[in-house]
Amino acid sequence: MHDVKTWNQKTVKKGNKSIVLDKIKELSPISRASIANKTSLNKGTVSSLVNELLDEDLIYESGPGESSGGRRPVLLLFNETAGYSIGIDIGVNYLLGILTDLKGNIIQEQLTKFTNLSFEEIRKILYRTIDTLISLAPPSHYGIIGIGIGVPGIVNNEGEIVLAPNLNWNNINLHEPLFEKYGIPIKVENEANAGAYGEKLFGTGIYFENIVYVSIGMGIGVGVILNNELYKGIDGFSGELGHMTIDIHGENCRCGSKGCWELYASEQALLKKAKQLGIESKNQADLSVETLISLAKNNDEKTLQLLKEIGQHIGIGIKNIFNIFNPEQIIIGNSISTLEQWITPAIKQQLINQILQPYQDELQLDFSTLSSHSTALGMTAFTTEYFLENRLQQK
Amino acid sequence: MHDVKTWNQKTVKKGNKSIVLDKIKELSPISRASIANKTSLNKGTVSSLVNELLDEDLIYESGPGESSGGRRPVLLLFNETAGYSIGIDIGVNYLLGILTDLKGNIIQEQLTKFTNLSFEEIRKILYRTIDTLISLAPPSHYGIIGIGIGVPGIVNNEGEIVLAPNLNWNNINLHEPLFEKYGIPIKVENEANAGAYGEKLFGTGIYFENIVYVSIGMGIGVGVILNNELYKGIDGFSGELGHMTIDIHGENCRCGSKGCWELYASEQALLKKAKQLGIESKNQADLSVETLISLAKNNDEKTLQLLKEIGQHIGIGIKNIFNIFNPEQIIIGNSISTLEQWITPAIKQQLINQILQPYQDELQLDFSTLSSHSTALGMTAFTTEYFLENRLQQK
DNA sequence: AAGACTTTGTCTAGATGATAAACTAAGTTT
DNA sequence: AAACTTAGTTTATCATCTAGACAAAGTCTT
Repeated sequence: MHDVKTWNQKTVKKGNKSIVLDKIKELSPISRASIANKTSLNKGTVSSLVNELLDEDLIYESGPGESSGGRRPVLLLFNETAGYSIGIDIGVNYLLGILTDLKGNIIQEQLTKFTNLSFEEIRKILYRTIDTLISLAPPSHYGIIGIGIGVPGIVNNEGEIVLAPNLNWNNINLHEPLFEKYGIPIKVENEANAGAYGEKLFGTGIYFENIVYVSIGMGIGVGVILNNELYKGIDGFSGELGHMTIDIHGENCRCGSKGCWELYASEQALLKKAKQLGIESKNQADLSVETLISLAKNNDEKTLQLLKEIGQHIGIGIKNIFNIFNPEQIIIGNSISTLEQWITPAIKQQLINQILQPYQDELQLDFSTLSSHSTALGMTAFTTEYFLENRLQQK
Repeated sequence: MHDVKTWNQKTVKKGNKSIVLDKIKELSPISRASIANKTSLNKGTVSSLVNELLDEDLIYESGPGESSGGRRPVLLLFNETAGYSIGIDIGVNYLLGILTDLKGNIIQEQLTKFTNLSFEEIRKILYRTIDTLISLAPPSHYGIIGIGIGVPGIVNNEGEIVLAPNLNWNNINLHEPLFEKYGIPIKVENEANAGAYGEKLFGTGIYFENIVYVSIGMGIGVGVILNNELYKGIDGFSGELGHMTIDIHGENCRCGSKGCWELYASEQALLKKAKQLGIESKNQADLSVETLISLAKNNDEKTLQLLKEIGQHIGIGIKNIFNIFNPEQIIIGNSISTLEQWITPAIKQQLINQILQPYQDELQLDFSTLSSHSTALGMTAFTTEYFLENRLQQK
């Protein structure tokens, strides 16, 4: 019988202030009068809220704009340099850290590649990356407003990493030590959830409200945005769509089930199958996605056939996702998206005639446009949003 | 660039009034003081809101309660007879209509069974049922406050039935003619969505906030409740989880795809397979679920084996749903639930060892407890909720 | 049985914040 | 230059919540 959130004047003010700030972010440069117009808030209300936002340094006034037959408007802009946010993307063989302003512009970037490191070693890289980014941040009113970390695994609602199989991590709490060390808000989230949010805010998902982001890397993770908000299951599940059965008579998966999607449509599946087919890299190096790209560019028959097959398997899962969530848009991201041009035809072929007629045209299928930054950008967005929400609440 | 909803005093009042009413519904009989306590609203605020609710006849005062060392409290109760709601469940071979009070108690019930009727004929039954229920409703302050209709098909957000394959309906608008005839709010919704809502409010889903309701009848439909709210895709999809591929090499489905879940785990699949196995009804009648039940009760080997197989196939889909939505609870409803005792072991067997270890214990799997009333009850709940929301908004 | 608590519910004054309308500022049009 | 327009501020009013006083109606202690 938890307490319900009641409503009072503070709620109202916070809500309206947030609306005003959002409009400035969305339509800047914009005048007070124009905000009042577009939000249906009273001119006086807008004026007083704007003045508070000015005091808090979250927005600033630029020179006067063009007159439209009367007094010239004072233009308002979002002060994206009032603070900076750090976003980290921990992958299986890399750690990417970025520093962004409040608008999500990337100011600094630190990429470390590695293979087969222990948690302790990755932790050191993480701390080093954060320290470097902090030292590189320009001076600002609010400083570093938070650190967000995306990981390929299951993160519960308390921010604990319950399970990250591809990293061999179990029950790891990054939140606590980081908060103790840096004393600013820390947010840990599943990589696909963050990627979905990144694409929604800064990438190809910008015009859609219901998006499923399919992160296909070593494994398959899925981030779901419903009504502009990230949906997380009761335990913060997300990732486990990779373990959807698509072949009841298929091979065994380490999850205990049979015929999981991940076994047919991930980077892991791609590389395994390539080896089986005898596709080899020219030099001695391990077979990699990059090798396959160069082979595909040379029209290597075996490779093209393999990519077509992988595309078909991806397509089956995409079709399932469409039938399950009926989203406006499905975005394919993570490492597989570099293969876009070779797998797209096969994916589309799977979708044609497999989706109920009335909806064939409505599905928007896109590939990530943020290249490898979706997750890190999503994480900075989480912390930035948290910061702004809390700022507005305070007096 | 649609207008954003702004906040003002009316929002606040409506929100708080709704909180007060909800608490009365939840904990009645309850005193004003106790509401103030449990909601953290001020005593005075509660008093004035309660007085408005009394004026509107939505609640009433009963005699004084027990003293706990001071003045005796005046107990408040929700006035469930202030109005009545009509809920209709249109199935492939039946039409069920119920009349409930505002609390969801069933007052009257009208069931019509049929086979193979045209839209026009079903429409007549629908109108007749509604007219009968209206005439049977007791006199009340607000009268009939709305009509809700659940159908096995895709309903878009405007309430149009885009496609109901098992009924052979296409682009049918029930909303308009009904609203013209009766002049009260009409709500048309997918059968599984309504069922999910019904179970959430009145059935086995009462203690959970994230529920997936799987309606297995002639086809398979799914209703999803996330954070206590019904989630509908952009087009109001819901139902189409039945067309999730679970066997990429499986048989063709009329949806154009292969190996759809529905082909392995629905009532249709059950009856088809039974015929193939030579299971026959004793008398001349068509083979039906009832026949299979009586055979199973007599421990007919073939039948038991068949039910086990169907259970396994249901289990696969359930596992997928768990991995996709990570709900607190999965409820199996509609006609298949009558087979509960024979299919449950096979379903559970599929789930064991197929769900990632940390979450095995957390899944709550239940069968519908409202028997065949989930959908109709969900529909009355939709209209009741709509009515109350609108009442509170008004002065 | 009387006086001292306790609990319920109402009432009043004060605070907050939205709105409408008046007002000031600073432009354009005729 | 006068009339009109648009932008932004100020003021009076209104709605609503809150704290706290107060009245009503009970119980508990001596």
